[in-house]
Amino acid sequence: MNTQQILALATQHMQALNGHCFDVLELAKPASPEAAANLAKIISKLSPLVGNLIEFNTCEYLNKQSSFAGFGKWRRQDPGFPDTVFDGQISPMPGLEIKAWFPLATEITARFKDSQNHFAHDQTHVAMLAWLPEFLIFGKPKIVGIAVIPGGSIAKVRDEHYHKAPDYLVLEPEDTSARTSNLQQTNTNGYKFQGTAAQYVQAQQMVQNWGAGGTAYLPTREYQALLRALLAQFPYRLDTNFAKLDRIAHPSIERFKAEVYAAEFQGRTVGEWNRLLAKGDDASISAILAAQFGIQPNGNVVR
DNA sequence: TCTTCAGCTGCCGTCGTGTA
DNA sequence: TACACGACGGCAGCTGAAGA
Repeated sequence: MNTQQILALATQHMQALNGHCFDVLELAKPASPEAAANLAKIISKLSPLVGNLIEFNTCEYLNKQSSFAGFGKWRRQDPGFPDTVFDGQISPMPGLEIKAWFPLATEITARFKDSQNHFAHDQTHVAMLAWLPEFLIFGKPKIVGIAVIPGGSIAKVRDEHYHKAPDYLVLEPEDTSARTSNLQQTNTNGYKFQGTAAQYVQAQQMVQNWGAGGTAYLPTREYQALLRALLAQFPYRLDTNFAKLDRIAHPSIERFKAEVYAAEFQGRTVGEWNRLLAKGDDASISAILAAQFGIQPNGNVVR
């Protein structure tokens, strides 16, 4: 098997996880409608924890698949990129970057900031796993949607979406190979122009001097040097929302979002639950949750 | 030698505001 | 009213320097 075949096989196994409950933790059923409304407001705080648990369990799940036997093993690396790599004789080493998405949160908050330069051999794919508690606000984490997308494609779309010199610059990590591992940079960053109108005109002139096609993003050393000259000469601010998967307008991610929001879950679509929990008042949220899940007032829980 | 702390990088989340 | 964007907060992991 080669890298692409391993990734194709992993993608196939990952798709089979749809509807699967991970037996990693279980949220207790709230004891009252009020508690249910309160829980609904803070349940997204669990997302980072569950996301990590899902990452561990996905690695275990893949290693249980006999089709990989004899070729290597999936290994989790945290910290490190990607989250999960296929350790064996296959070169380049296949990898999966796993991004958990809790679709009741305000947006897909996972970022994807890795440089296009990391995907020269198309050896790393991004696996997005949407999860919800099996009874919306309690129960075990349940996978409600999966998308596996080549990482290089996401990085390219991201850079083309954001990079609009001189207004917005995407910068590759600097050469930090001489530093210790904790101080090495691997991520791209986005910078937004903060200068005056007159400075903007000057910056535009600089970009025009780069010649035809000078605004098209390139991760090369030469082009990055031009961008750093702009950054040194004019005021820019670091964009801390850069590369949020929700915002990069990748067609496959947008399709995945639409599918998850349209999916039926506990009597409504996921999108309807999202809107209800985000916009509804406490009284209506608690009443709806109580009716849907048989939660009685005064702590009397119907089981 | 061990412990503590600062510095840096990376990750994930909500909320407020402006706009179509 | 929905959506996009910007601002901001919190936390973890790692390394190296400084001090006990």
